[in-house]
Amino acid sequence: MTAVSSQPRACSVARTLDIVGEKWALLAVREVFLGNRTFDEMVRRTGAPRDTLAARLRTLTGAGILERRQYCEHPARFEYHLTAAGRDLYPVIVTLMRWGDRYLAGDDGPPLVLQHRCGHQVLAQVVCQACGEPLEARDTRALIPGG
Amino acid sequence: MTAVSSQPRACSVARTLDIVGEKWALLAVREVFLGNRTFDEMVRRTGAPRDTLAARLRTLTGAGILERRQYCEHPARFEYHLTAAGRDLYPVIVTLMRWGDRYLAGDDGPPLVLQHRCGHQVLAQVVCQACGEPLEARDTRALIPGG
DNA sequence: CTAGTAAGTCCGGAATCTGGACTCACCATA
DNA sequence: TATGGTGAGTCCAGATTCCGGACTTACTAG
Repeated sequence: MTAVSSQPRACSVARTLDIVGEKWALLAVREVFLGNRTFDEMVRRTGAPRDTLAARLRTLTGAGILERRQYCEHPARFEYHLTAAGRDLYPVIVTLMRWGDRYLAGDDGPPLVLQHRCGHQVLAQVVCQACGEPLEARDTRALIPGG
Repeated sequence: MTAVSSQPRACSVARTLDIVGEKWALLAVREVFLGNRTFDEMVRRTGAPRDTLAARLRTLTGAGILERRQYCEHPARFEYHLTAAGRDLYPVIVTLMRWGDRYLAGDDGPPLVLQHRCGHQVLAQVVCQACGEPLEARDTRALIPGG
């Protein structure tokens, strides 16, 4: 069988977006990063329809990104916490944020600034872990393992 | 006026996702990064419905992320190219890819590997541009400018 | 003359998203 | 004791999007 080559590409970007690319999903995760862990708080901060947010939180907990913890029995109250996998989404969120800061911020500048413990404003930079150089598309080449 | 605080958060992540967070948008951008610039090629590689892809390409060119260039007059043929803003989405794509490689790759490992010109496999790492330390959520603090 | 490619558009049905109302359980306050 | 508020959802009907597939137009290759 010669390769069909017309199959959609198997790709980690696509797989990741299947989980995290639905509307409101990453904004829910953003809120948890910012410390807003309860359902109602997330509704307020994101503006997502309650229905949709509930569905996203189910997907995200199902995918092992968030964990739903009960912190009060009567009445039942829950908090969402990041798992290790969820914390590893931080790079995705800060790179999205940086792009928006650069290309979509108005005259007022970015609406939210992160401060690093080093004292400076966080400017997320993506580097090659091996050599430490900033990553740019033109410096990379795609290989298909076993292809 | 005491803050209403119930407005959805003004946020660069949200703004960016408004453009780039629709289904198939980032996969179209991924294909352009991989050198597949024509409409039909993108349809084949992403698996997106032609209709939807056409809409996304309009959004992306409208947002200044892609540029539509005619490379043949008769018959009319077009290629999509990244603008500077589009190239700056590379960090978003490689961080998504890295997350997927880590959490969603099967036994076969990642379906696509990027090689850096330094010779190593690209492992995207996000660092604080100021101090060079790898970025983690717990090392950062959110501030609302003028808030 | 038939096939194939490129770049879409058009269509009707399916799936999702949306805002708003509603529920249930509890607490506070007057 | 009635009123209102919070938290965590669910339910619904209507609007919007998404989907696959067929179709179009303009050309080239055999």
